[in-house]
Amino acid sequence: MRLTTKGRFAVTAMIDLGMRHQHGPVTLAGISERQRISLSYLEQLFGRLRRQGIVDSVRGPGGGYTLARALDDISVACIIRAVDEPIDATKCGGLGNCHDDRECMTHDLWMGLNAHIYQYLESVHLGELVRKQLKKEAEEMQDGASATHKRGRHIVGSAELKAVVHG
Amino acid sequence: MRLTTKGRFAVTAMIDLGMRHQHGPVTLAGISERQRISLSYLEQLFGRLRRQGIVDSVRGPGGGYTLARALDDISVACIIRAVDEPIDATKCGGLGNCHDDRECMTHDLWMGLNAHIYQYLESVHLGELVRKQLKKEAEEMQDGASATHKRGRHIVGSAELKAVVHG
DNA sequence: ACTAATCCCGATTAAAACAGTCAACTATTC
DNA sequence: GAATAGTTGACTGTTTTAATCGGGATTAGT
Repeated sequence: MRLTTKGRFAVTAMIDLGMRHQHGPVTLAGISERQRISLSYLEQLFGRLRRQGIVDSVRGPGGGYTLARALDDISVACIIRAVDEPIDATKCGGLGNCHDDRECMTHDLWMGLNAHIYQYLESVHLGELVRKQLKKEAEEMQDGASATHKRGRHIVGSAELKAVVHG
Repeated sequence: MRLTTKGRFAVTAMIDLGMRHQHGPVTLAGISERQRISLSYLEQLFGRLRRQGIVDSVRGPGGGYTLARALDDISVACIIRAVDEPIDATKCGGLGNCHDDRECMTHDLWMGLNAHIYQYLESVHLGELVRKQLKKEAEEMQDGASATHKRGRHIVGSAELKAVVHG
């Protein structure tokens, strides 16, 4: 298992998709704009997601991507697994280029650790993430007046943070 | 949080160190040979580990590295954190280059996930790994005759596995 | 039939990270 | 003072990331 920003992009994009898939296919162009991820990069990622049977595609105008399975049937682990290379994880790929017992010993340990992380990510499903996010957005709606107002507040907040960090 | 082979190397090396630190300083040359990790790469990794206060160094003949803290006071997370770059994790580094609320939303989610993984790695301590490994080695000692014998068996096992995988 | 929207695919690239190397240096022990 | 071992910084080759480009193929709407 490997955890990089690549996987994060994929999960982010999938959350975006999960949040609107009920209104029909979601275009990569839309995700790209909302999440600020390069369209072509998304194409690469979704190519893999599609081949792994996580999303379905609809071509032509009005097309886009839809979820191939239920929201709660898609784990974070399977998203990451789909976009990251064939999880080699060990140096010798289980084939035993290990020079002797020593090496095998240590990566056994490591793989145990890996399995645990993996298991956790397997237990987190897209549905939870999407629901959490929708709830959060709803709260923000009630909370502070118009969208313009919210954005204004947000920028001020960032500026303050910057000031603190940079001295 | 990022999980790569770099972190694995560091954890592996630390287990090796943990297994022999009671007999005095352990040299990188020794770790390098036993774990088949390039000496110079280890130098880089241990430079960081030392600066993070995870290991201490002893110079001169008979020198090497020792643990700066107790075995059970060193978590896997802190090892990985030490060798991996300043865990930026988010695109905007918390400083809010985020273009608007949307982006911040998604990486909040991701960071929650991250925190969880992190928390798990924080809960696994070097002590457990070292003890587990020592126990395993002891079992192997009893189990199968001489070291040469064991090595022989291991190689045969690898050959069989290869045969299965390749055809 | 035409056009525009959309997915699909491969080649290419720039920059970063990974993994390793090298050389010169300092501190310590014998 | 010679040998051992850590310390440091610069450097290199490869892989991965992230993005770009240029073209397809498919389909809805007109």
